[in-house]
Amino acid sequence: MNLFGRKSKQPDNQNRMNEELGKKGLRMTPQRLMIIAAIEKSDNHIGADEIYTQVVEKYPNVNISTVYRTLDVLEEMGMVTKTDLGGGRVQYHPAEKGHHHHLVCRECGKITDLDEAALSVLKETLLRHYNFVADLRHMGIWGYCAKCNRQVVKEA
Amino acid sequence: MNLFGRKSKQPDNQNRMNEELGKKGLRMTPQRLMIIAAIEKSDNHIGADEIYTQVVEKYPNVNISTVYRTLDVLEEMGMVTKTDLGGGRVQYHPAEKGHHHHLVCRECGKITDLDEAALSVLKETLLRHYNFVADLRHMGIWGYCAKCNRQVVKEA
DNA sequence: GTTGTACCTGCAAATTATTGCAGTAAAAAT
DNA sequence: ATTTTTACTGCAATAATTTGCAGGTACAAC
Repeated sequence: MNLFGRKSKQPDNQNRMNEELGKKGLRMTPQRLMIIAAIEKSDNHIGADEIYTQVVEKYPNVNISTVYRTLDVLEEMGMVTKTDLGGGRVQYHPAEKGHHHHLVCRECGKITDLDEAALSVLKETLLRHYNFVADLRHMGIWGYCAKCNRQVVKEA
Repeated sequence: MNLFGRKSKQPDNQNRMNEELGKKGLRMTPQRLMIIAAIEKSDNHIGADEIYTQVVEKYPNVNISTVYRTLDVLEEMGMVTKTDLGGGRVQYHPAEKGHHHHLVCRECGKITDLDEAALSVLKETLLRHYNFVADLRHMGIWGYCAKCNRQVVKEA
């Protein structure tokens, strides 16, 4: 199947994605294309279920397990990040749309956004001391916000 | 039901736990007692399933949902930490047995231990700049170990 | 173009974790 | 002691995610 029509019709993203996949012997498929599109379209975070819902609208045959499998592939490729922000569903985010983090309050669930820079020191340290390339592009850090702040974690 | 026999028979941990529970209007029950014991007994990490298996041996009536609910209570009280170290099951760890962290390699699954101090700077920063009390007692940080290090995360 | 290999997907089943509900029991109030 | 309130648990149902398998398809080698 020709996924892109004539040449030069595909956006840059798909081009790059296509190459990345090729490098690893993986293929671009209609399913993957549509799943990627759904993630890209969401400006912010999106859950597996929402992706599935969107894709199914146009291509009712796709299975939810394909969505999960694709998300795994994309995460392994570094194209999307996967973050637990509470609410029972893991959230996905396009990696090239900026790196940022979230402080999640265990008590009230409030989510505060955090700039990427906050974790760059840690990333540096881990790299220098442990030779470990930490994937700190999109973290959910749990704890207690100013309002709910309790003494539970005082000994940490 | 008398959970402890005569006075002064219970270990300090249970004593403290009992008080902590009381403070919040919660109760110490046989189920909770046994679940706590299972966690304490494990020197390292333990999963919900293992806890359940251990408890069921002596008290076949307990239900796995009670285990999960108890773990939630204990986590909220700050008595245990909950960490995803891969392998499909979340791991629990007694909080008072020392705080530490783990670098988890996405590629080979290798887990490198990390001292608590590595994250204390971050904790300080979050507290000072955001008034957020981050629970950084037992983190699983994902990425690539020296051996598997790839270029995927280079732009992070 | 046939063959071989590796990948991809839908389906169903299995795993892990959570939630609603109803019955029971403990603690507090009367 | 009785009533009232609140908490706890087992059970069953649900939700989120993963895995095994079998059929299908792309791609390279011959």
